[in-house]
Amino acid sequence: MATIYEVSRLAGVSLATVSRVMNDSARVTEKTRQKVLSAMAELGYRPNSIAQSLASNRTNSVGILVPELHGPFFGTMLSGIEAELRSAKKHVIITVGHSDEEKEIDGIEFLMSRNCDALILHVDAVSDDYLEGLKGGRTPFVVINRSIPGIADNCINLDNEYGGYIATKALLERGHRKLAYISGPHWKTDANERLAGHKKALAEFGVPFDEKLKFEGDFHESGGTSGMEYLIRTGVPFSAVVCANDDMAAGAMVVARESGLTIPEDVSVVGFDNLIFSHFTYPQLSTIDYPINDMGQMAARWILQNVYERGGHEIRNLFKPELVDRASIRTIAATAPGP
Amino acid sequence: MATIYEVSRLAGVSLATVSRVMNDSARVTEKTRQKVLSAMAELGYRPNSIAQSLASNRTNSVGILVPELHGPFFGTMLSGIEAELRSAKKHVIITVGHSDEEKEIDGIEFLMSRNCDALILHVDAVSDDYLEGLKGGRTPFVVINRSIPGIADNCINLDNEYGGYIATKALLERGHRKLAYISGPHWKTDANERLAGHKKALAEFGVPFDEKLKFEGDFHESGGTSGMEYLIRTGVPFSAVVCANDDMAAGAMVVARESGLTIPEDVSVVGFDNLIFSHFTYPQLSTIDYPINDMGQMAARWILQNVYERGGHEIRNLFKPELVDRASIRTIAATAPGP
DNA sequence: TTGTAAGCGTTATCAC
DNA sequence: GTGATAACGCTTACAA
Repeated sequence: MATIYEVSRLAGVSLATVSRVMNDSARVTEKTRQKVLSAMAELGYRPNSIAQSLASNRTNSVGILVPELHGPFFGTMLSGIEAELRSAKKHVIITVGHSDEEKEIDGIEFLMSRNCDALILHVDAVSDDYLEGLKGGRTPFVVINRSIPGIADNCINLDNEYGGYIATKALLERGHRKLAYISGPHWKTDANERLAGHKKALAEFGVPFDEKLKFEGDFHESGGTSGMEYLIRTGVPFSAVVCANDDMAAGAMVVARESGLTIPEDVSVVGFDNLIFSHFTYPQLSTIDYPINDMGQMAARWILQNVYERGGHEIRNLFKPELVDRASIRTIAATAPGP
Repeated sequence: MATIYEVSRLAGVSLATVSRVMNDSARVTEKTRQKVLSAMAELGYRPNSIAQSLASNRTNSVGILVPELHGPFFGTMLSGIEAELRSAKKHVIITVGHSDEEKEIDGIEFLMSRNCDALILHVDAVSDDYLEGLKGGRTPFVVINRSIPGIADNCINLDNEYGGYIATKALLERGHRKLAYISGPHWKTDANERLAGHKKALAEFGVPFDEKLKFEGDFHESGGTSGMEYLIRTGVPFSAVVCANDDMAAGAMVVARESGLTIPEDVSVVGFDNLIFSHFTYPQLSTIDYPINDMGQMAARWILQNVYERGGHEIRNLFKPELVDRASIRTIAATAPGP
């Protein structure tokens, strides 16, 4: 590999000048500029990014921490991030935290030890305090999917409560009055926010919240299957179930069907996330769209702006989800509410 | 940040000795070793990985190129890779190629300009020749999902033909004789291999291949919907359709149902990939399992072994897929073959 | 076993 | 505008 030194010799200029034309960091005569450029071309010169990093204290890399990689959700998020960053010649380093506090911290430290210029964190186990403390460090970061009071500017979040609210409201407006709820784990903020939205909609329609119709799932398919089994076994009647995410909705649908219930005639279902597969279910799932690609893109823009000084974009910290109404909600005649 | 120099001063030893205890690169007295260690601890010393890279000519990073990020398939692959590499303290840089030759090459060059120690490539647009040429370069790499004669050792592949074969055979053995086939794009090797397997099974059962019952899809949902629409419109009778991947199978199922066909009574369906959502369809999709997580892991091991000299694992270049039989295949009584 | 010193390939601060 | 030259923080012969 040719080095900057060889280029400078061939072009008959100094190292400094070569560096200048590479980085447009100072004025250079068009003539010497051309000399340098053609010397580079002749040698097939490629700057060594490691040496650049060492000298400039910039790695042009941003570290990403996600809970997992195998579902469609985080892939979509990464997609939004990568596209935005790549076009700015930055690259993306990926690590997974498995929703485990120790692993998340380990991942963050790993990324920092790699000298990432910035971090994008989708963490759920680590505490707000830890994250607020991180802000004091030398590595800038943005948190996706959480709103932390002390560092609100660093957070890109979805209005989960609103999502839970419109999911439930969609059912209420179609005449449902006996609503079950399969929640995410209560130690996760977003799970609680969605549940809060559910309760809010219920209250607005004067429908009491029945603790017996609530099941705490795990945000995975298994949470949905367990949840539906629980609801059926319990015997408290319900005409609809809102699931705190699509994975659980899918699991719940399978169990409902196996139990002889047809959807949406016997039980309506609404999910949350609008995962790529949610229109492959039968019936196609009505759900809340989570614009995770856009949010990933926004996180990337935050970094481009705040870390690499590439401005021009407006940063939005809170995204509003929307109802995607497909075929899993039945309308109950207003005159005959609930089964 | 403390540097190695400060550590050496505090410990009262030379730079070289500090470096030695960091890397276990040579014998050091237990006593001086402890001095160094406690000096490190006292200063909260963290080695600068960039400086290490520059000096050692190793970045401890491996570049990954995938066609896309938003589905579940590549996420699962990344999951296998990341887990394996991370435990060896290597990190993963991700880029996407969009199945476009120019973008794929651009991605590869981008990763190489980042001085990755090795590459894992899931490319479909780039030619075999290009890849064979790459082998001459200074960056080792492994190709997933292709078997290239000149560089067979660098390839981790699935036996696609066998997969196509067992998919079709499963139908044949259950009495189906009129089989439709929704293929992947013919410019993709794996698509053709799967189709070849299909034809092989057909031949084995003495069933002629009917070109009119074949549709060339795009490996996406839309390919499945177009394919099923085509098959229905054409009017050539068929009792089953094998789809070259699950996305298309899902699309085909939706269209079939909308057209009043029930699955598997009117038409049996088999997919390929065993994506995470394939048991969320209704009926649950029978499909061919693609062990992409394992293959990703194997690619990572290849690199650990061939690039980082961390041996111990046996490298397998060819994986055999298996049938996952769920509920989308109907058995036709032997005495009354085909509708 | 430990130390010395020469790189690694850039960027950046000065002078000129 | 251009050129010396000192960092950047580490690894690694080679000596001792």
